[in-house]
Amino acid sequence: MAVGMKEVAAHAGVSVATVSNVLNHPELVAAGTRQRVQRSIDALGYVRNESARQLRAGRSRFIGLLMLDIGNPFFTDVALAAEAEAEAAGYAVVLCDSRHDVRREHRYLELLEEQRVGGILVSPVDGSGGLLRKIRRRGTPIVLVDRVSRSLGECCVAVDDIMGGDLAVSHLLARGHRRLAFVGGPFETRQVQDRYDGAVAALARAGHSRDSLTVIVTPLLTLDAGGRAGEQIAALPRTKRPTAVFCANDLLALGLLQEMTRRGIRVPQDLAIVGYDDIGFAAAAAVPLSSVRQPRAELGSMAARLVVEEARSPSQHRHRHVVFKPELVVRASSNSGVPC
Amino acid sequence: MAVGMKEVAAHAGVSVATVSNVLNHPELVAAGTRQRVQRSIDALGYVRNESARQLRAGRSRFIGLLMLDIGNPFFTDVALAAEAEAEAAGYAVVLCDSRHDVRREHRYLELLEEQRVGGILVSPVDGSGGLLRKIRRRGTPIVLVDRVSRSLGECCVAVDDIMGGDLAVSHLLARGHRRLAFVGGPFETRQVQDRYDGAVAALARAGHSRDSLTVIVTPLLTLDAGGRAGEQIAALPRTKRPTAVFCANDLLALGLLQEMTRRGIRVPQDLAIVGYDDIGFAAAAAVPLSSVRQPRAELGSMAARLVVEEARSPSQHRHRHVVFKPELVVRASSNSGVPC
DNA sequence: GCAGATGCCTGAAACGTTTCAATAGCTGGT
DNA sequence: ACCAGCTATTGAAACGTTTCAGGCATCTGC
Repeated sequence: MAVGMKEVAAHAGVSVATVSNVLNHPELVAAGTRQRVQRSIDALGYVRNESARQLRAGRSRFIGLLMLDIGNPFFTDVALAAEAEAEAAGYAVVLCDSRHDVRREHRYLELLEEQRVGGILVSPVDGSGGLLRKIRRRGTPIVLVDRVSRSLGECCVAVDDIMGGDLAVSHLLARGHRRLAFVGGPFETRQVQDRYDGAVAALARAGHSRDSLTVIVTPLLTLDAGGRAGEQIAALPRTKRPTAVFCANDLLALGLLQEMTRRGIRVPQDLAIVGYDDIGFAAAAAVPLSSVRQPRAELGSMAARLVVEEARSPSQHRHRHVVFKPELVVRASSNSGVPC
Repeated sequence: MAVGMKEVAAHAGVSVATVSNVLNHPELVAAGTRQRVQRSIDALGYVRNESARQLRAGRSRFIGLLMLDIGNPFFTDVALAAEAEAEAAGYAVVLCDSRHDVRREHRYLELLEEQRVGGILVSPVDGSGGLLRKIRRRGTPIVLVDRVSRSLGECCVAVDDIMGGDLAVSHLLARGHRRLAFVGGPFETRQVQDRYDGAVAALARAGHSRDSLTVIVTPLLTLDAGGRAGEQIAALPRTKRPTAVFCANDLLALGLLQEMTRRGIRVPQDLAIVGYDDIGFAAAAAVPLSSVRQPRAELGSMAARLVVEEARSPSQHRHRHVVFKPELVVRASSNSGVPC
């Protein structure tokens, strides 16, 4: 049933070494022999056994890509860009979804290490440093995605989320808003905390007290959670209600936007909204959503480039910390002044 | 550097066979020995080499999942459900994106076969039957996703898209609409063609001529393409303009919805819209989108279940064709009668 | 005291490659 | 004749597991 090089070699009347050479170093084989072997390969339907190659080589031609939530278009886009970059370098990508769960993350990390992948790109769940360090030390290159590492023990690729939060809130303040809200959570997630910190920094710099920022904590960064946050905001008495909301990501913002529309609260006239990530759906919303754009594609491809570089020449590789700057994209959802 | 079983065995003073048994059949090893070996494993930081295991076993513990477009939430959801199901069966998933490109699809199929994956779940690009059949015959189980196979040579899991198209248009007709449009493309994509056929069938059954359906062909099934289709519709003279549109998927519908909103054409009063897939963003749109729901999660998990079943016992496996029924979800975007 | 059973452990083969040193057959220069 | 330097090919070892047929003690029942 299973045809291996042995069968091909017998069929073509050569040794297995020659078959191997035809596949990997054709220039070493005489043209006639090469053709004969090739014909045997086709005739028998021979397919390489990559497990055996990997065993010999010591490493697989896979890159592990372990993301927090592939359902979120932000991560999907990062993954697609990383995949394109890795493919160009001859690597395939194993895509894993930790779903913000440390246990799932650990299982996948073990799986990837056992597979002897060439490297791992990971947007880590908080507090999973230990295992990552171990894997690193045992020789598998690791690049942190969307998270800066304290030490210089590994590469990381991230976006300055503090700056992003600052941009969003500065914009709202400039538009004259004084009663603001921050919607996001859980705060254990580093991205959420940073975006909040940036918001507070902007407030402080403009000389406003922290009281002017209502914080609405969500359990997740999803459409649903955004809708529920909307209910809370709508429930506030008119005079207490914020005139502008900064959401920790676009899913929240879109959920919030819908809830407001449903209740007849006009965006941006009654409530301005700024999201984060600038996913494709943000621009395509009925009221196009202002958002802090992260360079998703650059994030993914840079991460892949770094891990491939380290996988190829571990010795001469210097770790790098790449931090991209976010960029505010103003659209209709925040493009108005304060309601009278 | 690399610690294998040999090193562990030496360190613990046992044979490699015993180390292997500790890992795979601990009940065969005396408690004392077991602990000693375990300690050596921890001390040396031994990590299994899955390539070697696979070589021995002949198959990997991976399932290949090759989708048309992971950027589309429909496929993301299918993939996530498949992954959950596969994981429960002890398989990990390699996620690949063919991007509707036959060449990419072929490269990935070869890659997966060379890896000796346990099975492949594929939503095929049209006209790629040959390679799939070859792979099947060489012994890798294949399940077609979102596509029915003519023969009974393999399992497939799909949704009745003709019925889906029928549901959508019947609903619009029942609401009194007489000038309809179908937005979608390319028609080479089987899903698009089927949904269109369903639409036409509904029209015919209700005794309306095919002329009452304007067809707007899009190059892709994306948000952008939906927006451009919207421009075309808006450009039609009022008396020719359809009062209701059925889009071949939700991305088109959402793009269209935005373009209409931007132009002040009210949905559903001036134009009713029905999408297809019922992705999460459909319900969360500013005007919640009516849509034909496909059981995405069931699709994914059923596909995974079938492939795992065949991988586990190829001999006693009977191929199955599972076709789910779609379901119309009526929301605000089509919940009104004809404009006067 | 002995046959058989039981429990624990091991040596060696096998999985399908790649690679390296070795070989064999040339050509052409001396 | 012989050597040097090619080109084309090959045998065998190695990669790290799993598995299977024993082997050697120690026990059980007689």
